[in-house]
Parts: sequence; C-alpha cells; structure tokens
Amino acid sequence: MAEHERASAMLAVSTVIFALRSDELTGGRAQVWLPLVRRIRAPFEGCWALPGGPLRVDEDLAYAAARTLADTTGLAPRYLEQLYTFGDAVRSPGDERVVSIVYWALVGSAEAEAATAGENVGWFSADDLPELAFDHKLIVEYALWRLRTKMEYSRIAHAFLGERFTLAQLREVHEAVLGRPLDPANFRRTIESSGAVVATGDYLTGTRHRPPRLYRYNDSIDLADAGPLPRQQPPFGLRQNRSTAEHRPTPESEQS
Amino acid sequence: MAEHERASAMLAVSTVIFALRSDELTGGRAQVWLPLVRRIRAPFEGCWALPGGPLRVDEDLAYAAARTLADTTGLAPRYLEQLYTFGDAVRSPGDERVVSIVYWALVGSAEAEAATAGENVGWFSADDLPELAFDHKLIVEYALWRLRTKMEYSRIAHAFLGERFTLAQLREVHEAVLGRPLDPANFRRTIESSGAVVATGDYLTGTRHRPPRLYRYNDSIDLADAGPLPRQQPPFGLRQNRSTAEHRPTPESEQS
DNA sequence: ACAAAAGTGTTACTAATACACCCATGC
DNA sequence: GCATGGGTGTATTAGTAACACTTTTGT
Repeated sequence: MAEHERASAMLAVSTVIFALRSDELTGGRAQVWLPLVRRIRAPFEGCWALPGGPLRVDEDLAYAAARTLADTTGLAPRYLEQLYTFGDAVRSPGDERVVSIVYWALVGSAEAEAATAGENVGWFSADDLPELAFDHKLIVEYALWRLRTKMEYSRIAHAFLGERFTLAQLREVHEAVLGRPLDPANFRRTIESSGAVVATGDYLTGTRHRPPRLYRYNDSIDLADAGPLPRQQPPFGLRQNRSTAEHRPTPESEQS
Repeated sequence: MAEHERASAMLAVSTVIFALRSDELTGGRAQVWLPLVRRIRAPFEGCWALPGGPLRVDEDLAYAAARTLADTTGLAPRYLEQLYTFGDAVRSPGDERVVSIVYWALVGSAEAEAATAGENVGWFSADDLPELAFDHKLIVEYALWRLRTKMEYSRIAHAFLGERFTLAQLREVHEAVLGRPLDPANFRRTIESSGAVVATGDYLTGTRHRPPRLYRYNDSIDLADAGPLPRQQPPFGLRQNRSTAEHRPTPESEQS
C-alpha cells in the first residue's frame, strides 16, 4: 500500500517446541518437555525464553519457525502450526515494540532424546517451568492448552512416534499429553474405529508378554484439520534429522 | 533485541466483520453478511477487499482491528477474536511484503441494519462473494469456518442479538450461521440445559401466536473460550454504537 | 374454530465409559 | 505355572436426533 512507510513494530517469530521424554527422571512415565534458550542480553538477561528471532525478508513465517527450531534443537518438526500473534504495544517494558508470531511444533521422541542440547539451551518439563522472560509463560500455557485440546479431536499424537508403533505406545503419548490414564480397551476401539491407524501385520517381540501388533498411520487421513487453510507441510528442506532411526533403539526387535 | 534493525515486512491488521441480515432480498431468512471495501489503488484496483490498514505505533492489535471496523461500519464489535496471521513472502505479486494480522468480529444485527454503508463500502452475503483481492477469499472462508465451528461449542450467537430475545430468535441465528434448520424442541433443551440463558419472566407479545418467553444471557458464563489467553474485551472506547436500542425496533412490544 | 408457533414428552439411536475376562508370550 | 500386558466382550450411561403431541395466543 505505502511506498516506504516506516514499519510500526519489529517482527519476530518464536516457536514452542514440544517433545516427549521418558527419562529415569520422570519415573519411566512419559512427559511433555520443551527446549528453552537462555537470554544473553537485556531485558530479562539470564532468563529462559522461547527460541525465536527476527523474521528475515523473503522468508515465510512457517519457515522462520522451523529454522528457529532447527537452530535450537538440530531437528526438523514433525508437526508445525501457527499459535497466535502477540503484539500488544507494551509487552516489553520500555523496549522497542515487538510483534511476535508464535508457532508450536512437535518433534519425534526418538530424535529429541538424541538431540544436542547446545550452548544456552535447556530442556524443561512442561509441568515444571522456570521463570520465563516477557509473556512467554502465558504463551507456553496457551500452546499446552492447544496441544491438549487438539489431541482429543485430532490425530497429532503420532508426530511423537516413529513410523511403526504399538497402540500402547500411542496411548502412552495421549496419556502423557493429557496427564491422565486412559482405558486401554476403550482407547483401542476409539482409535481403530477412527480409521487413523492401520495394522501392519507385524508384531513387536522381545517384550515379556504377548507380542503387540505394530500399526502405522493412515496417510489418507489428515493429521489435523486446519479448516480451509492450505495444508502447510512443515518445511523439511532446511535440515534433515540427525537420527534416521524411526523408533527407539532398544533391545526390542520386530518380526512378522 | 536489535537497536534499529530494518523491519522485514509491513505490518497490517484486517478484520472480517460478520453481521446477520434478514432483508426482503434474503427471502425473510436471516443470512450472514459482511462488509467489504473497494480498493482505490493498485494492485487489485477496483476489487473488493477486507477492511484493514497499517498497524499504528502504540496501538494494540485488537484495537487496530476495532478501529478498522469502526471506520468501515461505524459500529463497535460485540465480539472480536484474532483469526490468523498471513505472512507468506509472496502474497502480493511483485509488491512489498505485507504481513497481515487478521481478526474476525461480530456486530449486532440491529445496529448493522441501521449502519451506514459509506463510500466504497459494500455489504455482501457470505455465500455469494465477489472477486476478492489478494488471498482475501481464503481468509473469509477460514473466518466462516471458525464462526461455524465455534458456534457449535461456544456461546457467541448472542453477539448478534439484543439484550433480551426469544429462543426462536436465538435459533434463527444458529440456523443462519450453520446454514441448516434445527429442531426447535431439541434446540430449546440443549440451550436451556447448558445454562447459557435465563428466562426473564417476561413474554413477547404482538405476534399472532402464543407469546414466547424472553430470555437474556447468563453473564456468569463466558462467551467463548479463547484458551488461557487473558479475556480481551473488545475495545469499546473508540466509538459508541449509533443505535442504543438493544433489540430490533419492530412493532412488537414487551410486557410481563 | 382455526392457524401458527411455543413448549413438552417419548422413543430410538449413537458414543463414551467401566470393567470382566480371555489370549499369548517370557520367565 | 505365573505374571504381564495385549486384546475382546458386554452392560450401563449420557447425549443426540426424530417426531408426536399439547398449549396459548391472534384472527
């Protein structure tokens, strides 16, 4: 519209990155974790904050979010969706005005556990966050709400898993995100009747009980309904996953 | 973060404004209508487009959306919510990059029908839109999807109505938005059991049938859940409604 | 009395839940 | 055999949809 009108605010893109961890720390139970970066400049110097940075010219918003994610974790997102744009005039006290377009992303558990926790990057449990800079605490809570809400009516859980998985693993993802146990029998029926997964015919052996079926996702069904918005595939182009292993490197083995 | 880094894109705020109309044109049936403005500059000169404009410094995003709404219709929003931020690098062919933060809003039917349709402003049925500039067609469809989706699990319908209303009027709103008839009996039960409305004890007379109860909304229940985001009241400060009458000025009258 | 919409009652169907119970493997 | 989780069956419940029916006004 205008020829060279001065911009009214700085434009930044931040990303809330979710992964699942089942460390010894978490007592074997899977939990939602997320990476934060330590600020090395004022304001909020030394505080933890969401990964992000200024939007570059000629860079799509989703691409900027994925780049941020890659810089922080060395990973590519399995799922990426815009969350909200925060742009109140007085977000940062006394500082230049910044409008933040925030995305949220899911990364695979296998990759996440092998991911580098580079300099000034720390992983935290979503239930036990440190003090966060700016309004990032609110943003993370909103992202968590969206994750939990969307998990109930959508099919984003598989973003945490490998190509093949058991229903118990899928259920574990749901339980970790929702924070409550689910009935295995009803969960099975719900998932199977939704058509979201198909049995591969193979079984996972090496457990000390009956071998569970291995499933894979039904590609013909969309991950999540974003309404009439064009399906934005996460921009995988910029960096490939470090670990190409699609599922946990455990002593477990597969056979038909 | 940066001292005086050049901004990477222009920042604009647009608003999709919804109102309900039951003209002679629509055959007595209420329909969703929205105002558009005709572009007077290239690109897309002469085309219809969403109301909007550049974000001003020291102006909150929601305030900018409400200001846009007031400039276009002379009204204040009854409901206002952020929709999405469109910022692909190549939205406008050959032009300067523009990142659009889009809001969607509801205005009361009574006010909307009395609203000024100022110069270069036109109202259109949501089901019969003209050619739109940029990617605004997609944006409107997304906003419509959100309106319809949210109507089913939230309580935004009353934004179209006055302070007091009959259940038939409320049902008419739902039917207009969803585009399909609803069973009056079941609708009544659903709404009443949700606790969203309370009977005033008064009845609407002047109809040629049994006088229906007048209800009002239960203020103790939130309009719509916007997640853990702080409830953003629509910024009413900038301009007041023209018509202070809260419901349609028809020959109908109220009495207890 | 009749039309028309308000409002009530009833039934059928579907989806969610709780939980009992059998199955197949490792030890 | 026994423990363990995989997997199946089933009864109960809650919510939704369809529709018959009664009520109260204006004409």
